[in-house]
Formats: sequence, structure tokens, C-alpha cells
Amino acid sequence: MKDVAAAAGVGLKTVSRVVNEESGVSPATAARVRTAIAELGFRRNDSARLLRTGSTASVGLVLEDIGDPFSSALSRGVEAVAREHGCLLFAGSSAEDPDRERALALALCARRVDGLLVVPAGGDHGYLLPETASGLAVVFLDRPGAGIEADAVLSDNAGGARAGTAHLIAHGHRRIGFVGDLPHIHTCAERLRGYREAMGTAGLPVDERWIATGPTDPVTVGRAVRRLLTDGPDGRAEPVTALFTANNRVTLAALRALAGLPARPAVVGFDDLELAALLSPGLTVVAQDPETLGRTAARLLFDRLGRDTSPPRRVELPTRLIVRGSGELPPA
Amino acid sequence: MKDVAAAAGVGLKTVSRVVNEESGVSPATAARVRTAIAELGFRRNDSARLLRTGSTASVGLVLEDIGDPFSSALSRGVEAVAREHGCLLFAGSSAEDPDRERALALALCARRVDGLLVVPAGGDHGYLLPETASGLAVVFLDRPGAGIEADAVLSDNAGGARAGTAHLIAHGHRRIGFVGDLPHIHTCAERLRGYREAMGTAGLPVDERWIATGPTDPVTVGRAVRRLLTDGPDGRAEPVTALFTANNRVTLAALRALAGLPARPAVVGFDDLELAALLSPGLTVVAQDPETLGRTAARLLFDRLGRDTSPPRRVELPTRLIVRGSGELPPA
DNA sequence: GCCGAGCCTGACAACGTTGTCCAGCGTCGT
DNA sequence: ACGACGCTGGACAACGTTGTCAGGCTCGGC
Repeated sequence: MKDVAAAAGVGLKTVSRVVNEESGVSPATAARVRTAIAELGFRRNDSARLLRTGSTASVGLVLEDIGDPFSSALSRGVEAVAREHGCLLFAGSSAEDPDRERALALALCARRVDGLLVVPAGGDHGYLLPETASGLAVVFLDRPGAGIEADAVLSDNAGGARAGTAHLIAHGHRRIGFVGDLPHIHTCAERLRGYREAMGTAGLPVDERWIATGPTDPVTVGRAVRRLLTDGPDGRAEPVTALFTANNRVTLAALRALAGLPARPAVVGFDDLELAALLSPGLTVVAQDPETLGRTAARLLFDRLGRDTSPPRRVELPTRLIVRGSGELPPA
Repeated sequence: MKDVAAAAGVGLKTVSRVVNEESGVSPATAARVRTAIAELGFRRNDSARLLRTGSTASVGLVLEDIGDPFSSALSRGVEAVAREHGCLLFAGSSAEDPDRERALALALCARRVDGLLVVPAGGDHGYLLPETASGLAVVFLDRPGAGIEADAVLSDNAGGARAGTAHLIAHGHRRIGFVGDLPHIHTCAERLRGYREAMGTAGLPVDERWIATGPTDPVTVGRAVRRLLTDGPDGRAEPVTALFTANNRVTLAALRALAGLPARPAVVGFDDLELAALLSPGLTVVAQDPETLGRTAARLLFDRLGRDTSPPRRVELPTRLIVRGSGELPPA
């Protein structure tokens, strides 16, 4: 910029004015400056600009795995809103590891992002307190944060799971397996709660051995599914006749496992899948809308940046049962 | 930082040294500084730090749509490598719009990202010349850039399409439809080339009416698929007996359209889909590995940041034909 | 001809950090 | 006892921009 000023024979501030299209520069001078800018290939350094002005025009997004379809749809919603506000997006994955979440979030804070959107992996977000105290806006996404007062945007996990389980019950199932993520994850816990509620409402007992939670890798899930479907013979439990799979990765892994088995249980999954309608029978799912989730959270975040200081809100988005057939298979 | 220095009764630079764990500070002083830091909830401002040091420890990623499974898998690869290098990731979508691509890329340049990874939407990237001249590293991803010398990491699009088409030919198909993206997109053009080559090698003529390119929305693709399968009656062309669908979105839309039709053509798709193996018949695909694509490109980028000034490279990653049955349906 | 208003313009400080350089002080070797 | 050296700590400038403010110029009115 100094060079541009020298080349155009004007002061530093005049160049700044031209670059920012401020008023108060005569057309002739402006033209001279613009020529110099073009000749030197000058581009304003926004880091410096933002250091001076205080805002960074960027928001941070910490999610579980940027490569997961759910996370990426969520990012899309966030990005769309950020873009409307002229903000760039820092994105990073926590890999469901509290330490990584913390490190990532704090790195973003050190970069002085204007706002932070976090899909919590850890159970305590108190480490963000000093940051919010000094003006950072935080919104939690998909799961509530803990140890700090902040907005959260969630899906109606329990309600969705109730609806999905009830659908299976309505089609005659009495022994329904629940296959979920790690049990300490909020969404998994809520969905499990919904499952229990639906069973309870129908007056059905729940055998704890019908509930399988753990890592979502195909091997673990496959083993869980096989156990649920064959537990009868050794006299410990009746095998289940239907499965409620509590998120997209579990559903996927369960379907793969089922493809190798003779058994044909009814299945309802939480989260829609791209090809769900084309399977035969079509896969019945409880669909959330991750893009709207992201969009809503981002809106909330920007409201906060606009000095909205109302008490923290918790927004819950509805889920939708999409019936496609796989939940209607009768119990064997 | 000034406040911390005052609170600890030391100079500014000493605080800086403690924060950066530089040597030359006595343990006692360091402890005092650390106490002050904790009390004041101080966090180093990395924007300022990076302004001073010149590097920003961040890379920019411009892709087509952050919510698309292909893009998001790609991001995952990029993020993993960026993370290894202690870099944060700016991500944004071009929505296949050259102007948006340009605006986004330039915004990232203005932020002085250390490197830029771009999935080109536009046909000319000359606008990046001033940036590369002043030290920016650029790597193109999935498609080559134009109007500028830079590295590119691509899939073997033509080879993959050749293999996919040849697979259909091997199972007796002679009239094969090609359904693709917008024809000016490099990947689409290359895949079309591969398709033509495979047909040519087999001595089969290609009727231009078998080739449908355009937007990938379900309506357009659905119309194209129906046309390809029913063009016979009015005497203009024989309907095709097989489809080669040239990317994940087209494949998805085509499968949806086919579900509503009595016809049952053989299908081979470019790009793997999550549930492809569970359809019946299983969907045969030409799979690329977007995560490796992203990882490779990011590695290349960081090599360049490490002052690797060898001439621009073009890396081509192999594709893999995954046979699952849908390509083996005989011609009607 | 003088003065004030209004318009352009540029000098300067500041944002929060780090690199450079130098001063103070204690220790050690001769 | 004296100089050299090592270690610790701090003053200052700089990164590239913007906000503040004051100065110079032109022009119109008296």
C-alpha cells in the first residue's frame, strides 16, 4: 500500500480511501490510485485490516467429521448463512475427541473468529468461558454444550426415536433392538430415551440385552446386529424381530451386516440416506434436516453478533418419519 | 499482553517469550507471567501474531459444494493433512459458478492464506497470477486450472469411463447412453472422451442422441433418462439398453428416475455411492477416492510451501471398477 | 480583498504481536 | 582485581491497515 501511494504520488490514507470506496477523493486522484494498484497488482491485506478494525469476518465451525454426510450437509447450511453475512468459514473436525474439540475451538478463538459453532464432542465447555466473557459468540449444534450458558440448536431426537419405534410397534413388533452410537453422546442418549418411552407407552418390556451402543465401525455394529438376531438359542434372550438404528453410520453398517444374514428384520433408521428410497424394501427413516440445523444455528449466531443479548435459547427442530416399507415387515 | 506484562511486572517481550516457550526466561519470572496470564484469561491473538510473522498458518479450499459427499470426502483428506501441518482450513463453495469461485478465491487471497486448493468452476484462473507471483501456492483439485501454471491432482477420468463403458460392452450392450454433467466441466468432458474411446475400440458407432449432458437436478436427468430409453418409437433412434452415468449426482437422479419406469437398463456409474452394494442388483461403479485426492493435493501444496520449486506437476490417481451386478444385465 | 465554509488530502497513532538490539548483572578465568 | 562472557529482561520498530485530526485549497459572499 505504501508502494501504491508512492507510485501514485499520494498519501497512504488516500489509497486506503480508494480501496474502501470511501467518499472524499476526487475522481482524478482516485483514477491515478487505481492505475497504480493495477500496475503493482496490489491486494489489500485483510488480516491487517481486520486486526485494525477488530472484527475478523469469519466464523469457526467445529464438527465431528467434515467428511460425514450429516456434518457436510450441516456445513452447507452454515456456509450459506455465513456467506450472506460476508463471512468466511473456518471448518475443522473433532473426530469425536474432546481434546481435539478443545484444541480446535481454542485455535479458532486465538484467531479471533467472530463466532463459533460447535458440535460438542466433549462433555464440558467451560474452557470457553473466558472467550465468551470477552465477546465471543458461541452456538452449539446438534447437541447441547455443558458448563456454559449458550444457545443450542438440536433435533427432536427423543420425539423422532419415539415415532420410529412406535412405527415398528404398530406393525406388530414386540422385541425391538436399539443399535446406537457411544452412549455418552447426547443424541444417542436422547434417542435411546425416545425408544424406551415408545416401548413403555405401548406397555412393552425392554430387555437390556436388546440395547447395543458403542463405536460405529462396521465390525462392531455387525457383531452387535448378529448378536441381537441370534441371541435366542442359548436361552438368554429372544432374538429381536426389528431394529431401530440410531444414526446414519449405524444404519449403514447394520444394513451391510444384514445383507450377509438370512434373517430379515424390520428396520427403521435415524437419519435419511441418499439411496434409502431405492432399496427394496425402501428404508423407513426418521429424517432430520441437517442443512436447516446448520442454517438455524448460524442465524442464531449472527443474531448474537448483532448484540442480541436475550437469554440463551434452545431451539429444537422437528424430525420427520419417512415411511418406505422396511419398518412394515411383520415379525417372523 | 500489555496488561499481562503490567500485572506480572515484566516487559512486553518477556510475556511474548513465555507464551512462545522461548528460552531465556528464568523459571521464577515465567511462573509469575503464567499466573498473570491465567488470572486475566489472556489468549494470544494469532491474527496479530501471523501478521507480524508473515505466515497465516491457514489454507483455503474452494470446492463445488461443501455439502456434496464427494466434496466433503475431499475436504476430509485436505483437513487431515492441514492438521498435520498445524494449519487451519478455510472452506467455501463455488456452486459451480465461476464468479463465485473467483470472489471466494480472491477473498482467501486477501486473507493471505498460505496456500489455496481449488476445484475449478471457471475456465480461466489468470486472476490468480498476481497472487502466485507474490508467493501464494495453488493446487488444483479434481480438474485442471487454466490460464496459470500450477499443480493439479486429478482422477483418471477417461480411463475410468473407458473401463466402465467397456464393462457394459463386454456384457453385450451395443447402444449405451451417456448421462453427464455440464459438458464444459473437465471431468465430464474427460469421461465422455473415455466413453467414446471405449465404444470406438469395440468398433461400435455412437449416436449423438445417446449423449445427454446438462444440469444434474433430478428433473433434467429424469427427462434425459426417459428420452434415452424411449427414443425408439418415433423412428429417430433405437433406445439404449444401458446407461453410463458420469457422476454421483447424475447416478442418483438416474436411479430415482429408473425406479419409476418399467425399463431395466444396465447401469454403471462414475463415483461410488454409500448404499451401492445394497441395491439389487448391486450398483456397479467406477470409484474414485476423493479423500486420497484431497490428501494428495494438500501434500503437494505443503511441499510447495516448503519451497519446492520444481515445475508444476499433474498427478493422476487411478480409478477402480467395482463390479456389483448392475452392469451385467443383458440387453433387452 | 478578506473571511468562512466546504472539500480533499496526508501525517500520525493505533491494533497486538514478534524480531532486533542493547543494558544490566552476576560469574568465571586469568 | 579486572575484563569477558552468559544469561535475563526490556525498549523500540515493524507487520499493513484504518480512525482521527489538522492543514491546504478553492470558492462564494460580504
